Amino acid sequence: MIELSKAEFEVLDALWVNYPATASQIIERLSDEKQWHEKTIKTLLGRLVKKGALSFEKDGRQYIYTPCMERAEYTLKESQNFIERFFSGRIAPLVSGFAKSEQLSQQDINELKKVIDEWEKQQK
Amino acid sequence: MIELSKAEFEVLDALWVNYPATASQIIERLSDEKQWHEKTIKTLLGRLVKKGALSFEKDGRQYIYTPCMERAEYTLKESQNFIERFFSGRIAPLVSGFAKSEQLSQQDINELKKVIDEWEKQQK
DNA sequence: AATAACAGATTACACCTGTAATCATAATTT
DNA sequence: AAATTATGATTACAGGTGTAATCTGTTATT
Repeated sequence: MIELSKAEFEVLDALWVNYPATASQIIERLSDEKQWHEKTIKTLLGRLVKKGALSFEKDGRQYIYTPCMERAEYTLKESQNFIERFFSGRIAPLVSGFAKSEQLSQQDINELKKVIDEWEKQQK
Repeated sequence: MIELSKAEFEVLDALWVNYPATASQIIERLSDEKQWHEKTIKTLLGRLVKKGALSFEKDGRQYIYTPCMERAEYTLKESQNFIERFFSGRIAPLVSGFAKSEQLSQQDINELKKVIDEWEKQQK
């Protein structure tokens, strides 16, 4: 699995919002949430390319970046990894921990039920 | 939140199995799963103390370590953090990602239903 | 044409991490 | 008593990370 740092992920996440995109577009998107210097973001873009998380095409002087994987694919792998490390690979204990500490809202519950329903339909 | 590295967490996890415990007990427990040198584990214990994740009492020449928090407490915080970073704080999308990629077993579903049931009882 | 502005590339640098080795000291063994 | 062993403390060292600054070359402006 490609290992991304927190900061790298946030840059990639800004690209997932809409791609392909240039560095300046990504910098623009991040300017609201982050106090990162433009140079910082460019460094991170370079590292993402080096790690194989992004590819780019040249357009004159600029690069136009595209993610090498989908967000859902990446977050799924991270989730599996996380759940493996902290909960021996089982998902219910994570949800249970949230429930016990009152972190679940009615909306969360409804959404979870829906996921379960769909899973069961899928199994016919 | 106290930030622990992967290796630090694994040492702490070995302590959570049963505590308080000495360094050599922890080393013993980890010897099955990990090929870590004794010195490595002691370094990690030192870092855990420095980060405030462990405390210790002296017993002659040895230290007897105790975690400063419970496992459930730590994993809950890590989970919240994780879900915030990757799923904007909502838990269902994580579970949904698992479902869509066929990562859920009937057992997982049963456990999840149970968690939901209990949550609903709790709300009366 | 000279200069300023902007692109990516390279370099910087302190702190974190993984993974120990060495040091100082006390206890145990010979 | 001397030597070995075991404990924690200190030091090591390369690679990753956050956070840029500087360099180099091109395009746009004056």
